[in-house]
Amino acid sequence: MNNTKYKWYEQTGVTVDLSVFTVNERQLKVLLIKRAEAPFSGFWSLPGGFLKKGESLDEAAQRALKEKSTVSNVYMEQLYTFGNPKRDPRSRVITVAYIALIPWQNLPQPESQKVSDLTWFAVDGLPKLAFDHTDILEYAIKRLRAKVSYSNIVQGLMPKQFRLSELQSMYESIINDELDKRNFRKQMLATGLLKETGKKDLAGAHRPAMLYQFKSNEIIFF
Amino acid sequence: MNNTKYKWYEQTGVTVDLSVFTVNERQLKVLLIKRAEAPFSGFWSLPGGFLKKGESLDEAAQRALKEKSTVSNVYMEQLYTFGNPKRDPRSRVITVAYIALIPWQNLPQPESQKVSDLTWFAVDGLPKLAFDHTDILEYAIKRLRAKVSYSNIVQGLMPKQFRLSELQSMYESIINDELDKRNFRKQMLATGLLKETGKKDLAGAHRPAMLYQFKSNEIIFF
DNA sequence: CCAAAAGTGTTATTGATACACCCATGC
DNA sequence: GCATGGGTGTATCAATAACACTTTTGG
Repeated sequence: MNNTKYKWYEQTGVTVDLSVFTVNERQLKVLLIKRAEAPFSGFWSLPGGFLKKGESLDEAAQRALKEKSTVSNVYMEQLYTFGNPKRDPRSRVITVAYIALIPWQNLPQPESQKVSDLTWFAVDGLPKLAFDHTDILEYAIKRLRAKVSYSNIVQGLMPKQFRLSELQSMYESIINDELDKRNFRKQMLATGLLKETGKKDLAGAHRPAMLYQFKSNEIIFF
Repeated sequence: MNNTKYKWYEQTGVTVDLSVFTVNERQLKVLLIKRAEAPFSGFWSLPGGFLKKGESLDEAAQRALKEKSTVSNVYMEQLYTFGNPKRDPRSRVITVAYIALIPWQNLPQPESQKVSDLTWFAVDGLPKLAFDHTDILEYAIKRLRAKVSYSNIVQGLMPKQFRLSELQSMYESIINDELDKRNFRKQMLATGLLKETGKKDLAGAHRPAMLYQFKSNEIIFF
């Protein structure tokens, strides 16, 4: 018992926690998981898990996402490391927070309304979260919103091919503001990051739109 | 022995490592410490240390700096967390990297040329470093250089009062490029972050310059 | 032929850049 | 009186922001 206690104090647990974002119905949404066990049993929380031996932090983050959500190989970046000594009531655990982005179209349908222990929440209707996850998520949202304006990070949320109006809608959904259509198109095409696919989207009931795609997967800064 | 080995694998060590910057003689310099023990005995490394119980990451970083360098209460921000499983040959250790900024004037003089186990290196003349510290430092320099252009982070490197020409020199030393004097002054004064002290610097052999200071300690983004 | 989204240019404003001379002081 | 760094304004260029109508298709 003494020995256990000794190890308890000396040992620092390391987890990764993910703020997984998608956009659907013009709303920025985040994936939350309902905790079944104490502490914070019944609370919603960010998906995550402990770092395993031989695994890099990025690998741990990718694994944690795969375990929870059937999708993998998504855009991911490290956000910040949270290490308040009281953040986990059980023992000392620091967590390396990540942001992950998933195009809604890549998710297995139906991601329907049926309530389960794993759900997408719109970021402006969040419940109280377990641990310090509210702080982490708030920081993640802030970072995502900021980064949208000086990088092409939205790429992580778009399907392979898309209409320019869909791309604009993506920006608008994230920053929660409207953009001028003509200026938006001018600027986007001026970046040189997009290419026409030659195809047209015949799905709508009206004039078909040209479909575009990104020339490369790279996330770059303006 | 088995028990030790078991703990060895399960346990993840957590350290903080600091890229401590200052500017002197128009050169960006970083504080390095020569390792006395294996591994990497005799190699230069970033100052740092293990996270202690009850201590936040920020506190650990402040403490590590104070232990090594007589200065404390400096500007500091978390940079990134490095967790490659092979980065420490002894055991699993992840490190939370920080950037710290210290005005040269706040350092105990003489920080003279005498070689010791703790020295300031110009960032364009760095030796091979221990562990993955070369990667960490490279990333820190990149971040510092970028951040200079969209924030008032240089504040962390300036003395309380300074001439505008000294401030300009600070920018130039970090980004390694020259700036136009008139545009620089115009822009700096336009930020509204500076105030005249009313004093003049009579130290130089020539026309005395007005001394300025920052209105607040806040680091803000443009 | 009507509804709905696609597509397209110009002007005004703002911010960024380039550039050269006089001033105040110490020696 | 000269050497040294301090201090100042304008003109050009580039980027951003504001703004409305025509086109193409399905039904």
